[in-house]
Amino acid sequence: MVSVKLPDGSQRDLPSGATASDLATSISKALVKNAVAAKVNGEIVDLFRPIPEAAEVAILTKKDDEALEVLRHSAAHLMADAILRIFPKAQLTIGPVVDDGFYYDIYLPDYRISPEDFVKIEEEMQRIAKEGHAFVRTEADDGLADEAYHRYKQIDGGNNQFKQEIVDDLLARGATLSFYQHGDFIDLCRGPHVPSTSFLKNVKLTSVAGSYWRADASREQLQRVYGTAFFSKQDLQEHLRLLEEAKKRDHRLLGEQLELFFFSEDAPGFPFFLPKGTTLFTILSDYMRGQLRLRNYHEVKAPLILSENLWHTSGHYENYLENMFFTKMKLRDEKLPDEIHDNVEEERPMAVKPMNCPGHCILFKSKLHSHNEFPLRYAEMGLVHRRELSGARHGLFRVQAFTQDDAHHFCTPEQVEGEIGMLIDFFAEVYGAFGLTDVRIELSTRPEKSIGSDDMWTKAERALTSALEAKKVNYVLNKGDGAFYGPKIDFHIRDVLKRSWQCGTIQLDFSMPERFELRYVGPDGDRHIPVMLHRAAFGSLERFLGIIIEHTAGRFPFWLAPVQVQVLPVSEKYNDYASKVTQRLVTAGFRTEANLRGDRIGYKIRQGSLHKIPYLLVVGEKEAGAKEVNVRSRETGELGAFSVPAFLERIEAEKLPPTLVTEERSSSSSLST
RNA sequence: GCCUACAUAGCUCAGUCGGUAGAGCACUUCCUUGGUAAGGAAGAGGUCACCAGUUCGAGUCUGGUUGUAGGCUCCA
Repeated sequence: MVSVKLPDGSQRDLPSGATASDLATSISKALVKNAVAAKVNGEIVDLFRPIPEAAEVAILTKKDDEALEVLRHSAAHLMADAILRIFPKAQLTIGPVVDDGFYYDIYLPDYRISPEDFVKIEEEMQRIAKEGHAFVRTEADDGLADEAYHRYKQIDGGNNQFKQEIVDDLLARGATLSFYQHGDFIDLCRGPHVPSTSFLKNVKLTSVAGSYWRADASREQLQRVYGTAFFSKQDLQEHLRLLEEAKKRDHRLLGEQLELFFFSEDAPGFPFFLPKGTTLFTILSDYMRGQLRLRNYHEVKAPLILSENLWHTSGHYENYLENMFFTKMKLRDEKLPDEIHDNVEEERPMAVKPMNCPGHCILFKSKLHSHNEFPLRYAEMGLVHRRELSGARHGLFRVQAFTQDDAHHFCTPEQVEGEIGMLIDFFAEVYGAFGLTDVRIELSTRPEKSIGSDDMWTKAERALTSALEAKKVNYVLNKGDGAFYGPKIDFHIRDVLKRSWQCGTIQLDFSMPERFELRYVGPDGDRHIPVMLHRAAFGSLERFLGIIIEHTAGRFPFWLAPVQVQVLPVSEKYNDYASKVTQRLVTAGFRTEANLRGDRIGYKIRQGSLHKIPYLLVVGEKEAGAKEVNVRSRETGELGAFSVPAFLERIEAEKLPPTLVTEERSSSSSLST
C-alpha cells in the first residue's frame, strides 16, 4: 500500500505501484479527463510513474501553469518528430520551454527553414497529434549499452554529435539517461510529458531564427524554430490575437503614426523627437521634477564630457570601456592643409559620460558637507551615451543616448535602510501614476567582475535585504547580477508584449565615495566616508516612454496626451470662434490646437481620432451662437453640448496623474501585495 | 559583434524575362462652406540606401558598405 497526501490535506491509500493516474481515477472521472501530469513531493512527473510511499501528490490539470509547460515541452517533441519526417537530414539538439511557448534548435546546414515551411510542419504535427500516441518513458539503466539508447541514436541518422555531447555530459555527471517515445519518435529527455500526443492539437509555429550550439558563436549555427501550444483552441486563438495586438502596439510604429519620434540612418540608435514626442518627454520629466521636489531632492547638472582620467578614478574605464564613447580630434597637417590626421589623441583625453555618478561626486566635493545635511539627494535628468552592439538596438527600448531620471543620495550607513524604504514607496507611486501594476522586484548581489572588499559587499547586501524585509515586499534574488560597484534592487515592469523591462534601480555603493575620497563631518567632528546610493525610477526616459506608448497603445491618458483637445470648426465660417475657444483653453493651461483646414467635419474628426486625441470639440453655427462646444470624447464618443466653462471644469478634473488625485494610493502600494 | 531577411516618393507598398519608375495615403493649388471616422479636380514629388562590378543597357544580376527587422550574444 502507498499512502498519499493530497493538496487539501486528506489522505488516500492506494495499492503499491499505483500511479498518479490511478490516483486520479480513484478521485473523479472529471479529474481523469483533465489530468495532465502530477506533482509528487514538489517534483513534476508523468501521470504514469509509480508514486513512492508517503508522498504528497497533486494532480496537475489543464488549468495549471505547470501543466502548460509540460504540454509545451511535449509539443517540442512533436515538432521535432514532424521536422525529422519532412527533413530527414535534420539533427536535433535541444528543445526547451520558454515564456510563451517552446523552441527546438535544429542542425540542418543545407537547408534554411522558413515560415513557408511552417504549414507543412504544422500539418504533420496535427496528423501525429490525431494519431494519439502515448508518451512512453524508458530509462537506460546500463548507460550506452541500453537498447533504448540505440533506438534513440538512430532517430536522426546515428551521427548526432550534439546529442552525443549532451549524453556524455550526463554520463559524466552520473545521471541516468531517460528517453521519451511517442510512435516511432524517441528523444533524450528528462520529462515529464503529457500522457498522449492527442493533447497536442492546439499548436502553432511562430518564428524561426538563428542560434548557436551552446550559445557559442564559434560553434555550429543552428536553426531555432519557435512554437507555442495550448490546451484549448480558444486559448491558442487568444494568444495569437494578443500577438497581433502587440504588433499593432509596437512603439516604433505608433511613434511614427502619432508623430512622436523617428530614427535616421545618420544617427543609429539615437532617436529624433518630433514636437509631440518632445511634449511627452517634457511631461515625463516635469512630472518627475514635481515628485523630486516633494521629496527634498536638489536638481543639478554635470557636464556631458569629462576627462578620461575621471573614469579611471570611478572604475568605469576598467569595467565599462566597451560601452563608452571617447573623443578624438582631427587635425590638419601643418604643411599639407589638405591632409587630415584622424583620431588624434588629445593631451588630456576626454570621454562622454555613460553614467552620472562621477559628475555628482565632483559636485559633492565642491564643498565640505556635514552629517546635518544628510541624506543629501542630488538629482539630474542626465543625458548619458552608451555604445550598444548594432544588433542590440531596438526602438526606444535600446538606444545609444538616453536621459536617466538619475539621483544620488549621500548618507550615513545608518540612513541607508530608511532611504531605501522611502524609494520603494516613491517608485510604487510613480509606476502607479502610469497604470503600470505588473512590477517585479529583484535583489542582485555581487558579480564576478567587481570592485570593493568582501566586507563592504556583505554589509551592502545586508542593508538592502533588511530594507526589503522591513517594507514586506516580495522580491526575487538574483545572485551575481549586481553592478560592479555594489548590490542593487531592480524594478522590472512587464509590457503588453510580455517582455520584462528593467526600469527602476536602487544601487548601493560603498566604493565610489572611497575612490573619489568623499568626506563629511560627523557629529564627532571627524571626517567620514559617506554611503552613496544610485537610483532611478523611470530608468531611461526614452525607454519608459516606449513602454507607456505600448501600454496605452498610444491612447495616452488626458494628463499625458501631447494634444489634449482639438477644436474643429464645421466650416471656415467658424474659424474665428474656434480660434477663440482654442486660445481660452490654451490660456487655462491645456494643450489645445485648432484644425482650421478646409476639410469637411467628418474628415477632421477622422484625423483627430487617428491621432488619438482625448477630446475633439466640434463648433459650428449653434455653438458659436450659444458660446458652447460640442464635445466628442475618445473613450465614450459624443457627449453633446457644453458651455466652455463647463468643459473646462470637466477637464480640470483630469489634469493630474491619478496618484496625486487619489490620496489613498500612496499608502496602499501596489508593490507590497 | 554573429546568423538570416529586407532597403523603390514624406508614409505603406507594386514594379513580370535586365530595356531610364507606378498606386494609395500625405503634401500644394483650385472648386465645394459643410454637423460627428475619408467631398471633388488638378499639380508637384525619385541619384530605386550607398560604393564597386557584370552587361550595349541594372530598381532588377554579383560583391562590398551602411541601416533596419527577427533571433543569438552582450548589457542591465
